[in-house]
Amino acid sequence: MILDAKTAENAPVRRGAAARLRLEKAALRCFVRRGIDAATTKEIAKAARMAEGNLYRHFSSKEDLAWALYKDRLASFVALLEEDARCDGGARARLEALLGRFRRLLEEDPDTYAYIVLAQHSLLNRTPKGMHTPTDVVAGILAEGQKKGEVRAGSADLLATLLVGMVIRVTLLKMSGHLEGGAAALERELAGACWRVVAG
Amino acid sequence: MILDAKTAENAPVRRGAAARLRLEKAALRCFVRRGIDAATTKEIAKAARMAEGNLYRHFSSKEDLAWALYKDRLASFVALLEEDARCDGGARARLEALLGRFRRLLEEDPDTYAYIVLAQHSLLNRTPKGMHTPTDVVAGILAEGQKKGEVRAGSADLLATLLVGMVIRVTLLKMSGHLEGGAAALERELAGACWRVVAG
Amino acid sequence: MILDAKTAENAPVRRGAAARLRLEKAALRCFVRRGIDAATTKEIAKAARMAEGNLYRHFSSKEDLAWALYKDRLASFVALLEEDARCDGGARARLEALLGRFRRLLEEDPDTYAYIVLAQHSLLNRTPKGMHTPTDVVAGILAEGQKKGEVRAGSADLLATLLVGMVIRVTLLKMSGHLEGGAAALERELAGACWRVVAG
Amino acid sequence: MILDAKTAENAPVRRGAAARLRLEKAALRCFVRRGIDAATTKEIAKAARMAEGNLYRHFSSKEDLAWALYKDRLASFVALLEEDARCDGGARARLEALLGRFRRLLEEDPDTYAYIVLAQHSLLNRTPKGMHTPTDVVAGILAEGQKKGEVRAGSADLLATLLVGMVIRVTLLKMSGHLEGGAAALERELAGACWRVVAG
DNA sequence: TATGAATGAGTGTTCATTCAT
DNA sequence: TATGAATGAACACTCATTCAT
Repeated sequence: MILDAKTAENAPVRRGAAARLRLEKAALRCFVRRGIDAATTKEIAKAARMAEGNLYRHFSSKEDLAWALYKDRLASFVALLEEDARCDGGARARLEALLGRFRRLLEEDPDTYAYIVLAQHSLLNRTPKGMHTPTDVVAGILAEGQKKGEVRAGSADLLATLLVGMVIRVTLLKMSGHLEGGAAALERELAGACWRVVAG
Repeated sequence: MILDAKTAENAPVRRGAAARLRLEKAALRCFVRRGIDAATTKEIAKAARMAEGNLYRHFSSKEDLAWALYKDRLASFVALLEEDARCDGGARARLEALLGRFRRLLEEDPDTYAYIVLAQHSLLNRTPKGMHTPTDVVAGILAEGQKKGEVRAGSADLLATLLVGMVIRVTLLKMSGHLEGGAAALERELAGACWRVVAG
Repeated sequence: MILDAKTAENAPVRRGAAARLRLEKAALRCFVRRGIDAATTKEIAKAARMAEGNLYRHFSSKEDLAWALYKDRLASFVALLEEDARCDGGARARLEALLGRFRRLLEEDPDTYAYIVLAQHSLLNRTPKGMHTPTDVVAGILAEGQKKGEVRAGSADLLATLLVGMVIRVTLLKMSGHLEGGAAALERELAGACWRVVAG
Repeated sequence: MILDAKTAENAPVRRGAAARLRLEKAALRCFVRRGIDAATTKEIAKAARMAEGNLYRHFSSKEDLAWALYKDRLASFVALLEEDARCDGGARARLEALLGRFRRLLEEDPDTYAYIVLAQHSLLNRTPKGMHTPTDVVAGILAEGQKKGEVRAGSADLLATLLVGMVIRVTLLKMSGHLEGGAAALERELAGACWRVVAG
């Protein structure tokens, strides 16, 4: 599991930590499958094999749980993207590295992927400011590419938004079965399209 | 109001139709501002200046209301897009006509625009099949363009998805204030990017 | 029922008003018998023969219900006391009129009596300020009596507190069965004791 | 601390006894400040600097804790009152000694004072029988005074109730800040009023 | 002995829906 | 047709109590 940052640390915390991990995975799953509002604490607790009340030992409210899940997983993912963004090669290679990271998350932890993308509509709109997003990482790569003349001029933020829009839309439809084609083929197509949009 | 398809037809229905119109607008507004789940029938009825129970004379349930709103407005919008898609000129001109239509809806009826886009996450995933979507219209234009050699080869559905992804993402962030730039400038940028992605 | 001020006014309000009256009586009964905290909304609703949710059509919360009950009933009782306090005769006669009013409430509406007295410990301590209390009425009589030389000098508030303390304690123990003696005899003893405390 | 009767007796019990003492003081404080029902075992345990579960090594339930606190502290206080009641002098002197004891408890251990008085409404009504109360001590003094002709005839229980009613009411309002005047002045007034009520 | 994670019944409250008027 | 009082199942959350460590 890529984004389960908190590994067990020491014995006395162990029991609680394991329960928290179960809880986070169960909540993530419920939120993605039923929507944050529609998922009930009862369902989540049952899926995590714990009593309902115990949920509140780990998170102060359902909203807190939903937000913490979003914030932590997004931050972990963005951290990975930033690492990728520092790879050798030009802007094109870096963008492709990012795309690879998106695909890997989608394959290895689809719940986290879907949650990060979907939660934006109910959470991001109400609470962000100053949080690092995947779009920021893309924009950073593009801005650097513009200096070297690899990337066409224009607002790096807007270009990044265009790329992220394509990526999100394609992966979302892929997940819901509305789009045919293998993951590798889609990734190749996405890479090509992204470069067409931003090539200098 | 562009997408209020059902105008009053004859006298005896008139009053009920007016009430239904008020109800639809109020519900749309509430759903967009608060989310479908969070919006209550009480709020909606109050905004529509009618008693709560009266809502059920027009729709059999809140879910039915949400779905009918989505289906009708999406169908009306798609009908307009299809009209635009039959305009003279090549694929590029047609795509730009579609983009203009998107922008016009966004400006003239932002609630409807937002609802169509946002409702997908809670409604489309659970209920589509055989409905005509904006992506279908775009794909149609692209397929025809491919025949004429204006548009590059590849899955027209995938290409259309890429374009729609860019449009939705940009307009969504524009609506929530996360993206700077005037509407006209954004439309120009979008048009350029779209064409770069699909140009033959 | 002495303190049910709100009588039915007009037809359209009738149904709701009757339900509200049932609710108030049931809540009063539950609060007195079980204590405000221990009484559950479920119990109250059942005793009022209505669904639990309907309670919130009349009061915004259980706390609001408890407070409204206290405030309204206390105000109604104080209004009666103030009327009594304007009777002819000297301070002694007026104090005896008040005592009679206490006894009448205790006999005719013991729930209201007990609630007014008991709620002070959980409600009065947290919310009063500027509310008229029985003690104020007594103090008013004493202050006037002091001007005429019927009542001994000293803080009228303190003297009133002493009298009210005796009355409350005696009636409380009487209600719980810890004190023997008929109501009439107790009233006579109380009247005598009160006068001895304040006589000039 | 006047009423902490149980001092540590021997070494092996010592540590547990200290914890129990902390627990009792913390519980008393919480019960008085928040009310018995509203105070949570979590709060109490935290205030006593012990784990929540450990509370159950000392008391079998929260109710048991509340009751034990009431019973023990009341008994200790009554024992002191009985000692005072055996002092030399007539009924008046003895009553004044009792009043002094009330005042001393109020000043030196206001939590205990408030708890004894307040707990009656939630505990005494449900559980007394055969417990010695302050009223009993007062009644004893009055009965003896009646034999000597110092105290007027009548039910000693009723007279004692009247006195206790005055004392409780005055001190309660004093504690909640609803009554002005210094403690010494109030005690003098109380003493005067008590004697007026019972003087032969 | 002491801890605090875990439990689960129960709380006050909400809300989509029904129905008498 | 329209109203809004009434319903009751469900909800998020609390908390006294238990128990493995």
